[in-house]
Amino acid sequence: MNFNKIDVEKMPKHFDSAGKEKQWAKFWEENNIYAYNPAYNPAYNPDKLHEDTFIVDTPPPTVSGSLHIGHVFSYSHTDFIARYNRMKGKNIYYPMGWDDNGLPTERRVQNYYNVHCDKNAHFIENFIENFTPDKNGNPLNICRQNFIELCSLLAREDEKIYKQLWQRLGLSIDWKEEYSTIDVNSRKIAQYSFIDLYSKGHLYMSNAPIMWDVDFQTSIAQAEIEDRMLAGEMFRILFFTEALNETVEIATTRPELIPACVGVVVNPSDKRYEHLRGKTLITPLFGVKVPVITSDLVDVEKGTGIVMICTFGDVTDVTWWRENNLLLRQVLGFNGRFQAIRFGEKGWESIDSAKANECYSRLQGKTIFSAKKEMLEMLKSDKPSWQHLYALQSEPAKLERMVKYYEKGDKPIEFIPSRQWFVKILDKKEELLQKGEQIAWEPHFAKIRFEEWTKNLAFDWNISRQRYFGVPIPVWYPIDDNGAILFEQPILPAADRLPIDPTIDTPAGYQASQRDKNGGFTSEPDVFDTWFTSSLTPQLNSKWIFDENRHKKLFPATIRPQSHEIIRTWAFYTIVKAHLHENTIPWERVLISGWILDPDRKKMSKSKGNVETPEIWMDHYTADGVRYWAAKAKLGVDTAFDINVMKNGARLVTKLFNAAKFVLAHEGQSAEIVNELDKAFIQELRGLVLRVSKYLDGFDHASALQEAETFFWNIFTDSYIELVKKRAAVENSNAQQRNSAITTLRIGLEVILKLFAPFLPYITEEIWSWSFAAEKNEKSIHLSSFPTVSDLEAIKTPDYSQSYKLALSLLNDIKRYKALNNLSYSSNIPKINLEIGSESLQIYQLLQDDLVAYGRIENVQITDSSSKEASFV
RNA sequence: GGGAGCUUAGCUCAGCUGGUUUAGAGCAUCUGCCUUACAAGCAGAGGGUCGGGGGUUCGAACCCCUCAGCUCCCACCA
Repeated sequence: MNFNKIDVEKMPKHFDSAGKEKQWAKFWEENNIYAYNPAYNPAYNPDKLHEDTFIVDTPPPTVSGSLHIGHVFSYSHTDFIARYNRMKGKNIYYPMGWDDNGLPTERRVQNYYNVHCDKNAHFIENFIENFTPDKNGNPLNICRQNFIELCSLLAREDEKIYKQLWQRLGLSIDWKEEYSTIDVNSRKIAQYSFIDLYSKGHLYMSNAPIMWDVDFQTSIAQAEIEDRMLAGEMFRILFFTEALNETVEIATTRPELIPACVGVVVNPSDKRYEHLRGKTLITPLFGVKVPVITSDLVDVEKGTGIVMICTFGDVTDVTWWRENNLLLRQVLGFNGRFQAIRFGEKGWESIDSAKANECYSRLQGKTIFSAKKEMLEMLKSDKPSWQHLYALQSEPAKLERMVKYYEKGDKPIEFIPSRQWFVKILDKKEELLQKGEQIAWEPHFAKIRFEEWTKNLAFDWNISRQRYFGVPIPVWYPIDDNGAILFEQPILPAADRLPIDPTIDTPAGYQASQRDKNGGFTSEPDVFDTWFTSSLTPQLNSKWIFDENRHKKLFPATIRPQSHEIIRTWAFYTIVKAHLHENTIPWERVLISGWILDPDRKKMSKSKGNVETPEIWMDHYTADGVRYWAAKAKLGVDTAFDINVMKNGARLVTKLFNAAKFVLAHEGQSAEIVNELDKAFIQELRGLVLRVSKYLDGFDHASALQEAETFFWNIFTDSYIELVKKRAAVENSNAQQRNSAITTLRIGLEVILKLFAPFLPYITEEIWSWSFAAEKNEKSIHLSSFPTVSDLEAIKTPDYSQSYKLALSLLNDIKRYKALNNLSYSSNIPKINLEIGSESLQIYQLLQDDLVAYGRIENVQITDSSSKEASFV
């Protein structure tokens, strides 16, 4: 066979990365290069899952503005794995989802369009069509439904931009398998998940103190909490004994909650307060009698060793309140302001109601911040007639303390009793840990994180959110004839009605007119926590009960790539769901990418303002160059952002471009490989293929790339090509030797291209198209098969490793000789001595022509050396 | 307080279950070479007592102990 020769004269001097990236991205999409084929395996056997299918549970990025270089980093890692397995002949299921429901989108919509969601606003028909945002005036009040329309609109726009970036980066996603976490299928599946969990007894509704964000006015799950260090003050407040003649000093950081005080607690071993146990104390200003209880949770060293229990100051308050059946005195409203209450009424008894109400009136309607100021003022300078001392007499002590925040919020979370749906998980720690055992975690420490989180779970999973842009909880409640809502008798829809919106749809057996009427029904107003939906991504892909055949093929998934900070959320909840629904694992393997750190070794994130825009780096260093940078980092390892690595990637792209031009410009014929050096090179190539495959099979893309790169640079371009240059030249009249070299060069290039293809999809596709595409009858390198050693089986024996070693060593001698003598490489060496043992001499003679031609050596003086090493001196 | 990861050349990192490493790569530095694939290149050179200190071993960057520093997760709100 004659090789197709490329015409170098007609080729551009440099690789036009920007133009070629566009061209090939379009080519891949138009030719369905990355499409999942559901009918791929005719002999499909559900009992032998994943024999030829490789299912990626792609992370759906939050659609709320822009992607940063950290996304590029981790999504590239997934793509290397997908591309490698595609070339290994696997049927790749590699979708892309968009996580568009939830708070980030809501907040962005509010700012972007200057609107505000108001439950009382009326619905506007054809709202979007006629809507022009007024960005300067007061926010426009719109109803939930119109608000959701805007959320979807903006999300779609953001998704387009994200998709462009992913395509430019060359992610081999099947864009026919695109979903969003708010689309019809996702709503169906999330709601079915609820129904299934309910029927299996894993759900309960509870009116209990939950973590609440007063700004967003929604409940928050444990996983969404983060701790922040806050400067605070510790006040010492006087409580009074029942006889009103003695005082007890109680330390608190939250004096504004004194009206919510329901008890006082001391450590049972604390001698100082022995006399108070079982007695009653009276709160300052409000004159409320509260019991003194004991608990081991009290630290005798902290504060005064005596703690006031409020409903609710913190999570231990909740514990004490629950364990001791204390009263509920809720002063804080859902909006974070002090709500209306009356002292003297049931549950609010006071020894001086009039004064208590006078004091409280100064707090009512205030936020926590201003109520605290007001309260301190009163404690210092006001006192009821029964108080013989002001309750606050000392200056506060400054302290730094950790306070719980909603991770997206600006004010500390509060504990407020509210009706919420929960998934029971606290009783399933053991089972969940066992599921963790069945999953392969890469790197291994990710599993330890999962286990630590699971062991330390403190709350069941609160899945209710009091928000708008989310999947509605598919529940109605009957209203009895007296107007009471029967929360304990929820009405759930049948699976075939899904998705529903209970605020619009009517439950079976009712008329729409019965909504919110006595004897009728009312709807659950809340939506799901976004994790409730995103914990179902494997099922969103497989369609679950809505397409059972597909579900059998696509569930569980093969890999779940993600980053480590969401092990406790996304990974954890996904494991919870698969366990509770089908008693299985959601995927075989979790792959964790590290973080990108800025040069100060802080995590790069938008809020810290140190994020680099990915497009800029692709403009500068090509998409392949950016991917190269990502590929240099092992899974799980945090990496500093370093443009020098991208620069190096771009350098590799250029080198490939030039080396390929050189190799493919040689005219010649496919021929038997007869030359010793060529055979030795092929054997080296075999070793390379083995090593790269081994690393990629073990999800170590960094080492795989390193191997390929070192080989390409050191063995291929700087050694083999240099040595055979003369022999492969058209001037060489020995056709057998020339064709042997040209054939070997082509094999080398083809194998190397394929090894690089998962990492550098653009440059490898470009080179592939020059002549291999036609020769091999495969239009895309990404559809070609990954090299195996058996492809190179012909050159297996005898062992040529000594030959290549000798060639390399002598080549380096020549280079060093010229470098040390400041000789130009085009200069001739009139005479050189070769010291060589008799064993090597035979091999040398087979290599001599190439070596002598490379070094332009006119005369070699051979000296017998007793040492085994051979060298030019 | 509990858990995890990290500390190797000026910088970014390899070195995985101790012995082809008298410690490697790329970048950066210095020196030489326009060699018709590539100066967006090639070659050569310098540079590290592997965070400190102990120990185990014939042998330790690697295993154990200890100290120090950095990062993250969880707990700690009186």
